[in-house]
Amino acid sequence: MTTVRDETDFAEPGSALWWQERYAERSRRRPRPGGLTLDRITAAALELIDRDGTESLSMRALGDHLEVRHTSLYRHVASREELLIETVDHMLGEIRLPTPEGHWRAGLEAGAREFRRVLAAHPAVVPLLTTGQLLGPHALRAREHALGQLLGQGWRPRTAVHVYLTLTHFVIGAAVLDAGGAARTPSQRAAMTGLFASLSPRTHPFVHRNAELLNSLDGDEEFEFGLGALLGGLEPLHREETAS
Amino acid sequence: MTTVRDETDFAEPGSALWWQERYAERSRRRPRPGGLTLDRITAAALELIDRDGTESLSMRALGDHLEVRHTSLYRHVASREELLIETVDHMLGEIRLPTPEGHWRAGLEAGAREFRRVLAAHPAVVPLLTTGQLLGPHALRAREHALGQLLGQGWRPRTAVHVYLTLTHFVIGAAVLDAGGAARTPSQRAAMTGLFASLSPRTHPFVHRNAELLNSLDGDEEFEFGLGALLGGLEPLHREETAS
DNA sequence: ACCTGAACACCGTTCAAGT
DNA sequence: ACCTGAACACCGTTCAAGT
Repeated sequence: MTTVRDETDFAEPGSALWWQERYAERSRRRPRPGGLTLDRITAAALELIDRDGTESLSMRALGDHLEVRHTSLYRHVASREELLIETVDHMLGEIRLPTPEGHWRAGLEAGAREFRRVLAAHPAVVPLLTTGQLLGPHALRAREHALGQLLGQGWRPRTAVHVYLTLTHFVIGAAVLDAGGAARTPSQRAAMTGLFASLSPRTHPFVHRNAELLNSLDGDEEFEFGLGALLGGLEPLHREETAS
Repeated sequence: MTTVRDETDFAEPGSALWWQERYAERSRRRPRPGGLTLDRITAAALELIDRDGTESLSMRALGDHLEVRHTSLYRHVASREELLIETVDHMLGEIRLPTPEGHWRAGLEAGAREFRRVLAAHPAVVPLLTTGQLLGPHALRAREHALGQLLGQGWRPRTAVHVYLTLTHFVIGAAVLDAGGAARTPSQRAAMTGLFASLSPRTHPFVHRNAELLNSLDGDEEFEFGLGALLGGLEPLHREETAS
């Protein structure tokens, strides 16, 4: 899986080379009516992951859900790992590309919030974002859209790529922490306050004293704070770029 | 695993309640000389995950590595899931807490870079950050440290928590994309440029035209760009807070 | 309290055989 | 080209038994 390769890494699943082969193969397929397709498979996988978690997604369970023998799936994906990579891209297909209008900040905010919305709808998929590079058809569609929007707003190409990646980093990071259980029920909040309060004020004075506060923050509020800071920091850069 | 619970979620692994129970149990243990300890177990798990990936970390392989029967591990962790959660916290123990000095920005930069350094040293662990909430002993130690530093710099408690979480989001998000394979060998870079260039200029004009550029960016450079933007956006906030 | 050995139910993947 | 059935090696977890 994550073994180190030198040069001859031949189409490691999730790599650029692998995706390119995949694009080629996609157009070669000739599905039978009523038969399996990659899209049907990844849609079902996403559904099962949402419901029962990634650990519970076995090839057998997925086969049952699709009413085929589990070995038939290997006609469409070479391994469970490939299945998960394709499922991530399937999820990215749910991103509704916002039409760019108004101030440049508004466009970026809309894009970031929309990406966040999709990730929040599939928290169990978030850890899988590391499984492969985001180079599937839906990922590239989003990248193309964002890049076009940024260039249209006057960013230089190099900075546009930076801005796109920085915002992506931030949204994904927020989703990782949220997926870890930050979306809390009242009883979970109480447990967390209890944990902080139970720490010794000698070893953990600040966490101990701010136990309530640390727990009162809402994930969306936190997200908006960070997004605001990030866009605020980009403002002078945008002025520079569009002035020249 | 990720099933929905209502209220009676009794110590779900990784939850605040679970961690609190774990803290209590930790002090109850009385290890035999030369016997297993949680720390020895998580150290070995981290080593194996670094080397072979998380998928390859089986309880049996870990047992072999520690020269015990794999069933002995269940005396210290109730499941593989708990093992992974504890291993994440073990990794966070590698964070060297920077001593705060100089400008407030310098302190935050040092903290973010140090966190990034540790995550980059263990890319295979990054996806596991979602497995539990970051409430283990080493996570809390880092949180305590950061909070103390921010409060000492004049941030109000509420904003301090926001700032801490925002920076954490950003570092983790960058690590997620890096772990996905952004750390590229020359041949992988070439493959990626090839993929972008192979896209139709009709459907993907911007990605197609900027194929070279999209690939020339270095992960560290990208990280510093985003970090700079973020801290730049915090600057006016810090002025406000310390002025009042 | 800690470690062992045997056992159970389950899983990813392969491959020869069918249409 | 696509799907099936049987098989292989492996895995997480439990539990009664030992020290």
